[in-house]
Amino acid sequence: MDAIDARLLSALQRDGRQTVTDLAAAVGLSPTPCARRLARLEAEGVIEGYSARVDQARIGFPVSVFIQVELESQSKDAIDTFERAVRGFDRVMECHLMTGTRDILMRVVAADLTDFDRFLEDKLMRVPGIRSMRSSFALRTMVRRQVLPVRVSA
Amino acid sequence: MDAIDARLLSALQRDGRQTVTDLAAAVGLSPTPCARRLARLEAEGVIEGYSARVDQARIGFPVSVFIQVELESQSKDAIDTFERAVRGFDRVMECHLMTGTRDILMRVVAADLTDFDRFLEDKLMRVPGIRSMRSSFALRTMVRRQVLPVRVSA
DNA sequence: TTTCCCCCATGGATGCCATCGACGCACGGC
DNA sequence: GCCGTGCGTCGATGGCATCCATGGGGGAAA
Repeated sequence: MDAIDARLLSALQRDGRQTVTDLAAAVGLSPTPCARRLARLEAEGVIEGYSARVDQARIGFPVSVFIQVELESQSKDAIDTFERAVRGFDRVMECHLMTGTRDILMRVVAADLTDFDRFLEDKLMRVPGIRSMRSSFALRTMVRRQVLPVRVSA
Repeated sequence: MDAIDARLLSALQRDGRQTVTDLAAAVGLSPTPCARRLARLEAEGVIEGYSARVDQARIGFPVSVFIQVELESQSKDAIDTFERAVRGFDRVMECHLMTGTRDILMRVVAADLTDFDRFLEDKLMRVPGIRSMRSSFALRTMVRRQVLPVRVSA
């Protein structure tokens, strides 16, 4: 993981469909060693994959809601049960186990308030072991960054 | 935006580097109309771009922190000032203006607690207009979904 | 029902590009 | 001074995107 790898990863986060030829020019290598590095980063799992970025609002989900969930118990069982349930909800885009008393933070997408309410009542509130919940709506997204800063560790 | 577009978007969110040939097979079209649809979705902005997914931990940022920030004023000026500052911080991966009294929620990445503390002291706490802040650490990410559910609107 | 239009499938030509193998070279460690 | 590592270059090959043209089918409107 050197400076060239860092440039490679930055370039690929900005545009994941660049050809090896273009990438090579962007990072200052010739195509062959650039392809070698790329293959290595993929094989090592540093690059997990490639995705299209889709405009959430344009496909019917203009609303992002953050939900803080407190479980009745912090036991492994309780957390596992919750985790399994949440994996089955395709609107849950991310879900984190957090420090502090409010144990869980997740982001779900919704079409509108009614749609979100339906999700809450039909899905989330039926998961056992929830002590309390609190929802906040994202009115506007100020920043959404695709490119992680890359630290050069070697 | 029909069922074929929906399948196309799902497939591309799972793997953004699929060839048009493979995509066509996946959605049940021949390559030519598949490429046409793809070009249309890109031109219309439904597809915003393509990214490599990089393992955050492997490039030196194993820690995600969610910070709730309350501003002293909710005026447009205050928010603009904050937004401009935050755009300049490359560790801020997302930042949302929220409903409720805690106005802002953001996710920042960090190498470790010391590194995060440095970010707080040197960067975030120097932004004017902040009334209060509260940080929570993500101990573990239970779910991170790449693929938005796609609603068929026509 | 008929007509029209939109969208599809097919096929061919072209040119770019990824991939692989091989070879030589420079740099740094031992 | 030797050796390993990583880069550059070259050439060959195959796959694929991209464009073109043509033909067919099904749904909507007249």
